[in-house]
Amino acid sequence: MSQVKKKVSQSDWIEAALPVLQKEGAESVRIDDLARRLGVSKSGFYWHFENRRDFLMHLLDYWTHEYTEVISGNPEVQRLEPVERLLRIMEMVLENDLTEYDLSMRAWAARDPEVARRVARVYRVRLDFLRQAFAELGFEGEELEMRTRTFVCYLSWERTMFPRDSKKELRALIPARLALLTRTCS
Amino acid sequence: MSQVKKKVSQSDWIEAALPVLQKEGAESVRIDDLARRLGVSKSGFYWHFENRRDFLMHLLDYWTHEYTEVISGNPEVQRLEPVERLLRIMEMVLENDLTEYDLSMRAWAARDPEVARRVARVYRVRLDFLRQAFAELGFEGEELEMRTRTFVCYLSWERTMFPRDSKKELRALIPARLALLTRTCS
DNA sequence: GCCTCACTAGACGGTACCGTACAGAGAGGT
DNA sequence: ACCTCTCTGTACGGTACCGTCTAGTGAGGC
Repeated sequence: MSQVKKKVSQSDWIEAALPVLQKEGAESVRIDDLARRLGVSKSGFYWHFENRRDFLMHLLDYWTHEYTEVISGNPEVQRLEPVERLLRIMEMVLENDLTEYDLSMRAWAARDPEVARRVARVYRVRLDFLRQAFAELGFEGEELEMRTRTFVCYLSWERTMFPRDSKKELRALIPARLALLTRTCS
Repeated sequence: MSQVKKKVSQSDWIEAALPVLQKEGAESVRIDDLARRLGVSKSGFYWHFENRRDFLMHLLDYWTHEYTEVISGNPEVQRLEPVERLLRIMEMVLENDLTEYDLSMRAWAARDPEVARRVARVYRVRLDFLRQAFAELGFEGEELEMRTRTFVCYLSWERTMFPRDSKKELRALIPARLALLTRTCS
């Protein structure tokens, strides 16, 4: 019996909620349920968090930080030449499952205005970061916008749309995709 | 006072639920709530439908039929040359908001295996239909797969990812996108 | 040994929602 | 006039959750 410790910290609650958030979305996160999993009563929850909404906002903060700034705030990535940078981004997103919460976040945003604002901010950062690379390649106007958006749609949703594919299969499509989206031949 | 009629049909319940399903997802569809909107009690609901789940499956059927077969089962579209066909599809999806339920459906599928199976079937039909067009253009192997997937990701998610853009703005990007995805220049 | 700090168990009230029971009511056929 | 078929309101039981309250308890500082 390892019931020596029974203290459950703030981050324990958050870690317990993450898989639920990812698989079933924010409104499936139940306090009683988390308490059951952690093997404690839920009274401690309200010591760490004001209420359920406050807790969910912590989860949103966690996602914002861990799943976007990893790329957009990464100086090593920023230093690369644009084509190399886009390649590196595709690889990082795939290898680190950087889109695994995107569906839940989008769906959550659709029914909560505050979440919508914050999620929109995250995507704006991502989009600006990608647009910058395409701009450096010399694209502008509608061509720039079209390429950036096509890229971000693929990047955000391919893994969600083809969940049965292995990473290996998805990785195989990267070179051709990079070539298609970055080349100019009018 | 237009309380002459008070009979509420099966399709009345479904129509009342559609906007909720679209904006807030399947689990936000509440029977009591629909009854309030329709101005009746919920007892009639259980005359038309076995239970809530049965009702939601009817909504799923409705979506499957109205939002996919419109294109994939349309002989007029099938008859077009591949490039024209892809153009027509992009226009139809945009003009008729054919992706407005996609986010809710995907999110719903993520927490319900039966829904997942049925949604996957829908997307397989869509994907096969699009792959056919790219195959007719002469693409094959990974190039074929990459182009088809890039196209379907854009087609399914651009409207969701850029909800503030007008249709006019989105329409402006279509020609360049078609050119990029269909042209061969190695 | 005592105190505080960081939690914990357990019980409870309130609400939202699902689903059922039952007694109709009104329209259309006969 | 009567019957059936289709739908109605009202009432109620059950469950899942949220959030609150109260009385602790164990670890570490002093």
